[in-house]
Amino acid sequence: MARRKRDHLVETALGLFMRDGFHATGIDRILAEAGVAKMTLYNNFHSKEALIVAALERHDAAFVDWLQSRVEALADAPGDRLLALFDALDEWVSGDDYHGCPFMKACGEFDDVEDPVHAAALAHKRRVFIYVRELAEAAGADDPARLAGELFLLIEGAMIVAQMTRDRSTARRARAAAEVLVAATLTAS
Amino acid sequence: MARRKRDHLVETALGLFMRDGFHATGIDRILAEAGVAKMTLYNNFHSKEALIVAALERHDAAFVDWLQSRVEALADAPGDRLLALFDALDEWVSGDDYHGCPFMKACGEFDDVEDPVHAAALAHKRRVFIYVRELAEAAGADDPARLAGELFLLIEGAMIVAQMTRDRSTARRARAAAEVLVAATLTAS
DNA sequence: TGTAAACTATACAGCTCTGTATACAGCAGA
DNA sequence: TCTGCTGTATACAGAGCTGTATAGTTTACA
Repeated sequence: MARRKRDHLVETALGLFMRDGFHATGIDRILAEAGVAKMTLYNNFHSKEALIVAALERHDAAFVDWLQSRVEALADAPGDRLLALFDALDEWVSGDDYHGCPFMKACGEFDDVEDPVHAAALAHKRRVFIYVRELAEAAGADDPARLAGELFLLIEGAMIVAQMTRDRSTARRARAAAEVLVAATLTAS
Repeated sequence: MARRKRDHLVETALGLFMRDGFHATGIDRILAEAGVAKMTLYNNFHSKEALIVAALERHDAAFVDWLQSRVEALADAPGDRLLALFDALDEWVSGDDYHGCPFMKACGEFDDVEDPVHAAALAHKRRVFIYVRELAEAAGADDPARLAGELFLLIEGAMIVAQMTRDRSTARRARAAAEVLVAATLTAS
């Protein structure tokens, strides 16, 4: 099957998109890096935009799986898992190869909410938010959606600040703030 | 003087960069929109990158001035001014013409921290952080840098989430979280 | 071993990009 | 009127871009 080639193409593309941006990365460079012919690309995707969407969708599934498995490995109690979100985040954004969140970058370069690329990225963010809300519900928060919304802002804030500053303490600072928010909600109930 | 033409060019460029992105916006479109000849651009800036940096530097000053004046108009007490930051933020990100924070977008498209564009954007973010820290100091926070760092994460998180989702309640949610963090710090001292 | 599908290589069409070159117009001041 | 400055208009060089066309090669599998 062509699964291998296709997957390799999508993975290579995402790596280059992250480092250099979507518009700044040309098809030819992706093909050269992946060692794939141009016609193979256009036999699998009908445009560069379709390749971008495929890359985002693939990374969506991989990232959510990774996040959930890390959180579950790092903590057992529901309340602790809300904070383990930030430990997992720290592992990611403090890495040497961190180039920011692909989905944020996609929304930045494709501003229109109706754009398929923006929509795919936004769908991913919604999935992450839902996971945070489920953790908040499990932790017995008074208003899980509200707590999740606030923690989500800290998560996204840490991602973008870590990308801009490359400061490795960013996620830990977000965790410290999250501790206050979680404690305030759980003791209030 | 040529000040007028130059300023108009920079303003037009920033507007287009925000809507369509830096790489996706060509010189020719900027010139057409601004009604300026190409040679006028290259007599004032030695490259497109220089124009981008100029646009960011100009917006840096304008934005910080606007933010400070809004915060001072919205609240008097130092503690209230920390929260007024989020009210001002709300005015901005809830507007119809909000297309995200220019400095975030710049860091997204110019990933390398050494890049002049990234550096200019980062310098702006540092200025905003310093202002937040000054407000935290004036409010008598125990650890002003820590509180400012946490509030800064909420501010940046609100900017990026509002851009991705176009949800107009984003900044208010950030404010609610900020209230908890501010209260926790001020009552602890 | 024969056949169909998938992949490669290469050339190219048509467009857009940044940046430069050149010729010209308007205008201020001596 | 001459000079110098600023801006305009236009053409163009050289590169890169997405996407297509065409012909040949490899691979999978019955």
